[in-house]
Amino acid sequence: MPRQNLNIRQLAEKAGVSTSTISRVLNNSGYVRQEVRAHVERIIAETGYIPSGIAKHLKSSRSNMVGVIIPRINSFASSEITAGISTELAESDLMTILGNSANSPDAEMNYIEIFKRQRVCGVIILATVLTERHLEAMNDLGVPVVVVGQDASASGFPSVLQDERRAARQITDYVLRCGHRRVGLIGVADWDVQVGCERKGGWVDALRAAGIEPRPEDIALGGFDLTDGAAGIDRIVPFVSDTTPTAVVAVTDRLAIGAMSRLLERRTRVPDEVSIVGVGDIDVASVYSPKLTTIHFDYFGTGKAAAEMLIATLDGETTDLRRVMPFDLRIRDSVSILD
Amino acid sequence: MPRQNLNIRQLAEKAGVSTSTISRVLNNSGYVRQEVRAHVERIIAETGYIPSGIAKHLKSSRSNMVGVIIPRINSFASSEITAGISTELAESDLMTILGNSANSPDAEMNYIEIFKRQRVCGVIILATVLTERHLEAMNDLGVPVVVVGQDASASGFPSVLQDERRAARQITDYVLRCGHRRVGLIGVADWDVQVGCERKGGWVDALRAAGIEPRPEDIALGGFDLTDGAAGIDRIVPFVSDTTPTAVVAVTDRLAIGAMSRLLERRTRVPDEVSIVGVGDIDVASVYSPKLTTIHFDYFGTGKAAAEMLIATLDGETTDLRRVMPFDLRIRDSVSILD
DNA sequence: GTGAAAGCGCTAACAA
DNA sequence: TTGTTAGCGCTTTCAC
Repeated sequence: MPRQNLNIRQLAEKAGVSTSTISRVLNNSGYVRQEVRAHVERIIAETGYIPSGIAKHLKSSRSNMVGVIIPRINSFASSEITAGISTELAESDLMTILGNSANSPDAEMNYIEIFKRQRVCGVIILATVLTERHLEAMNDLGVPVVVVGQDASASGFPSVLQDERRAARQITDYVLRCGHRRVGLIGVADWDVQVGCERKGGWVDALRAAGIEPRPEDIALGGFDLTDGAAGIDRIVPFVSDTTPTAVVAVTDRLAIGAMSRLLERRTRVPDEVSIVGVGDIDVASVYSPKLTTIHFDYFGTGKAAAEMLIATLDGETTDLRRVMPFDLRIRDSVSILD
Repeated sequence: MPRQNLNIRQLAEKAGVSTSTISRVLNNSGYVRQEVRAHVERIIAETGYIPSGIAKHLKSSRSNMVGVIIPRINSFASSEITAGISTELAESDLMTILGNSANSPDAEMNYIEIFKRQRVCGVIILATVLTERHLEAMNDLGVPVVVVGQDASASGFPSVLQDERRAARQITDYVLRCGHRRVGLIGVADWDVQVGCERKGGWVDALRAAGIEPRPEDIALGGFDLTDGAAGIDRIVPFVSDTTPTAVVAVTDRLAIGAMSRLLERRTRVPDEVSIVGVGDIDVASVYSPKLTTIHFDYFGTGKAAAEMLIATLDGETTDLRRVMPFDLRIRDSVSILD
C-alpha cells in the first residue's frame, strides 16, 4: 500500500514520544531506554517511515552527495571509472550524482555550479583539460575535489593518474625489443595533456633511448575515433615498403583497432607486414583478430582510488596529493618478431 | 577567492531588502520593481551567492533529483542508455543520481529505499528482472517510476522496450533468406525475460515460419561473457560437417564475438564455414573481422525516451505506458550466401 | 511591490 | 533518559 510518507512529528505522536527521541533512535545517538527504542523501531517498521535525508542534511549542512563530472560516460574507460567511483562511494553511503559534460568545458563549469547549489559534500572530476577557470571554480566550490586523469596536485587537488608516459615508453620499448627500428605513432592533439602529450612523450623517450631520432613523417595526429586510426595508418604507412615503418604505436586501443581494420581492408597483414600496438586494453582488444598487444590500465581501480581519496579527505584524514596507478604490458599477437 | 557561501538572509541584508524579495528575484516569481531586481541581481553577482537547492526542495517538497538504477554501468548498452537518460534529464534541470546495482536484486531494493530517503522526484530503473518485491517497492515509492528493458506496463509502470522478439526474428529471417536451413542459437538463461526468452522466441518464430522445427541440440544457453560465446559455439558446432548448423544466431554481439574469436582459434573460417550473427550492434561489431551482421538498437535514444516519459509524467502530462523502440538490421560480412 | 512571519522535516543544545 | 526549543536556508501566504 502506497502510504503517505509521514514526518518525524507525526511519527513521534504515533509512538507517544518526542521527535528528539525518534531522531536519537534513527541515528543511534544519545541515550534511549531499550524498551523505548524497541517500541519506536516497531512503529517505524509498521508505518514504513523513511526519514527525509534532505531535511537532515539541511540541518547538518553536510550532505552525502558526491558530484561526478564525466566527459563521456559512454566510453569504455569512463564507464569503468564511473563504476569504480560509485561502487566505492556506495560503501560509505555516499550518493553519486552524475554530470555528463560531453567534453564541453562550459558544461563542466555548469556542473560545478549545479553541484555547489546541491551542496554536494565533494566532487570528482574526470577532465581531459583543466583550465585556469576550472581550477578557480573548483577552489570556489568550498568542498574537496579529486581530479582523475590530469595532474592537478600542483594546484592542491588530489589527483589520480595513469602513468601515461612510462606506459607508452614501455610498449614502445617492447616493439623495439622485437626488432623494429622504424616505429610510427598515431596520436591525438596536444591539448590533451595525458593522451596527447604524455603518451607521445613516452614513444619519443623509447626511440631516443634506442638511439633513434623520431621522424615527423612517422607521426599522425587526430581525434579519438576508429576513423582517425584508419586515417592515421593511411598517412604513416600508405603502402608497405622499405621506407615505411614496420610497426606503429597507437596511443589508444580504439585508434589501434581503427588502424588494423583499415589495414585489413587494404589486405595488409597484421602483424606480418605491419605491427600495431595500442594503449588501454579495452575489452575487445583481447578478442580482436589479431589479438592486440597493449598496455592494461585498471580503470575500475582508478575510479575506486579517486573515491577513496575523496572519502579520506572528507573524513579529515590526509591523503597523497598524487596517486599514480600501475599498469602492465599485455603481450598478444599484433607484433611480429623481426630478429 | 573561496568566499564563505552566504545565505539568503545575509544577502537580503547586504541588498537592503527582505528575503522574500530575494526569493522572488531568484525564481522570477511575483512582482519586483525593475530597479530593485537589477540591484539584487548585482549584489548576487558580486557576492557569488548560490542558493541552496536542498533548502529550496525541503520547502517545496519536490526535488529535482532522479534516481537511476543500473545493473552494470560498465557495459556498452547500459552506459549508452545512462548517457541518454542523463542528457535528457539535464535539459530539464534534473539531476541524475546513479545507483549501481551490480545485478543484485537486493542492491536494487536498497537503492529504491535510498532514493526514497533522498526524496527524488522520480526513478528510472533498468532491470533484467522485476520481481513482485520490486514492483511493490516501486509502488511504495510514491513518485513516478519508468522501467527500461522490461515490460512493466501491466503493473502500471511506463516502460520503454526494445522489440526483442521481432528483432531476433528479423535477423534469423535474414539468415534463412541467405539459404541456411540449419541455424543454431547461442542464448542466455530464461530468467532474463528480454534477452533470454524474447530473443530466443524470435529465433524459434523465424524457424517455424520457414517450416523448420528448432532442435534442442542446436541450442546453447549460458551467461553473457565472451567465454560463454566460445563455449556455446564449441557445443553447437564442435566441428564443421553436414550434420552441424551452417549458421548460428547469438543473442548478443558479445556472445557472437566470443564465438567468432573461438572459431578463429579453431581455424574455422567465418562466414565461409560457419556464419554468425549477433544482436545489439555494440561499437566493435562494425570493426571486427569479419564485420558482424547484427541488429542495431538505439540505446542512447532508449535512455532519452525513458527520461522523456518520466519528465512528461512529472509535468502531469500523460504518456504511453509502453514505448517500443525501433531497430534495424545491419547487414555486414559474417553471413555467407548459400544459394 | 514589498516585508513579516510561519513553516518544510529534521538535529542538537539545553533543561528537566 | 527524555522533552522543549531554536534553528538549518528557503518559499509563500497574507498584510501593508
